[in-house]
Amino acid sequence: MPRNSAAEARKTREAIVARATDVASVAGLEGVTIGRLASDLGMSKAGVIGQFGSKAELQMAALDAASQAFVEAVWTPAADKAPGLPRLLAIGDAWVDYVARPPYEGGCFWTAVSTEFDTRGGPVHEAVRERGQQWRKVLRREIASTIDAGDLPTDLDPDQALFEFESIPMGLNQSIQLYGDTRAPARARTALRRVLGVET
Amino acid sequence: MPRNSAAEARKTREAIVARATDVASVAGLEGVTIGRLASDLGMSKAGVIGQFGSKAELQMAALDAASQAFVEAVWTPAADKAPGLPRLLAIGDAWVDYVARPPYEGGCFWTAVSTEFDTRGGPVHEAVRERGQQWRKVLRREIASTIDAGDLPTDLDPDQALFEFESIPMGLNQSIQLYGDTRAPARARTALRRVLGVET
DNA sequence: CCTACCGATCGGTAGG
DNA sequence: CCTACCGATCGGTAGG
Repeated sequence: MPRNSAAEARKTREAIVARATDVASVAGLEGVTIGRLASDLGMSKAGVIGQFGSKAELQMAALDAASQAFVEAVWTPAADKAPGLPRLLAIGDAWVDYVARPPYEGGCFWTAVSTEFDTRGGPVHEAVRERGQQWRKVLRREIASTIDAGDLPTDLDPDQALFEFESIPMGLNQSIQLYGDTRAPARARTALRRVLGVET
Repeated sequence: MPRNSAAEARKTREAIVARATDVASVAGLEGVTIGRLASDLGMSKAGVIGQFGSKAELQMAALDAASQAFVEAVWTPAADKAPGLPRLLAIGDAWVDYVARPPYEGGCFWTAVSTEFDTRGGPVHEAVRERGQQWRKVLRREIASTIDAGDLPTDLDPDQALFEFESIPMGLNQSIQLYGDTRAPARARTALRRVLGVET
């Protein structure tokens, strides 16, 4: 039984998850080890794992937290905009900002984790896949309603645009993290507009 | 001293490296463990690590092998083509084929390893970065000479085109490996042509 | 949330 | 390229 109150336990849990997302952005979700979190946080291993039960549950909690932070940073600000091109570009630009100035040590959490788990089985793989597909559906809907609004070329294929749109933040993350290319964010913004067939 | 001849030692080394690249495509280069390779290959751990000296050297050897295989699959066939658009499109299409039907269990080795090591220090990070930059230079040169040949719109910015061109195989790998999207290769081919401003 | 502990596996080495 | 071994760390548990 914990000696701390429920409120203190929740704060501890949040600190563990915050550290886990940071470590995962650098070393991947498999690189998040209970011993390392314990050492980083000045806790015992039993204290770290106690609230989660298993490493897989801790990984899921980190994935949940990072997904929520992503949506808040990229989708929530755009939700205020009018549906159509203004909202779609707001999403794209916020996404570029998020990848260019990520809240984690190792850059975009999602890029790190989605490539890490793309070909592995198990519950974390399924969770990553589901989160990604949810986001894809959101983007697909925004692109389709932008076409409906008459804001995009009528011959634009929404699935083709979605494929290209999604690829850009991945290329951006590599340009920044691997090559340190400071001009990449501007190129990504230009690329998003080219994909949509709108003027820069 | 090994009991085997030099030729046998070389064959053993090749088998170790081949298994290592396969494992790395799924579990990353850190997921390549000496014990697992030994078990997969029916060898002792000392036998696996003996020819390399350290895990980092084994990782480097796997990286070298995968880089060589990539160049042979993507660049070598295109080298026969005329410089300009035919060669550039041959590179792009071979790249799409390579990502769509990769010779490794876990899909594109490069995508897995470059995101794994993008924000870590150390010799493997440096090697990944150098290999990537070499390939970028090759692509940059092909794009520039295609513009010089008059095969592309004169207002095309080669660095912008390079950024977009490179992003596509990354998006393709995710669409295939994470989402199992069988229409993604065709979309990637279309995207490469759109990036270059040529008709489909 | 701690101490103390478990079996398994990690990278690597000595010696043949 | 093998056996036998090293200290360190892994995820996790018992008991408080």
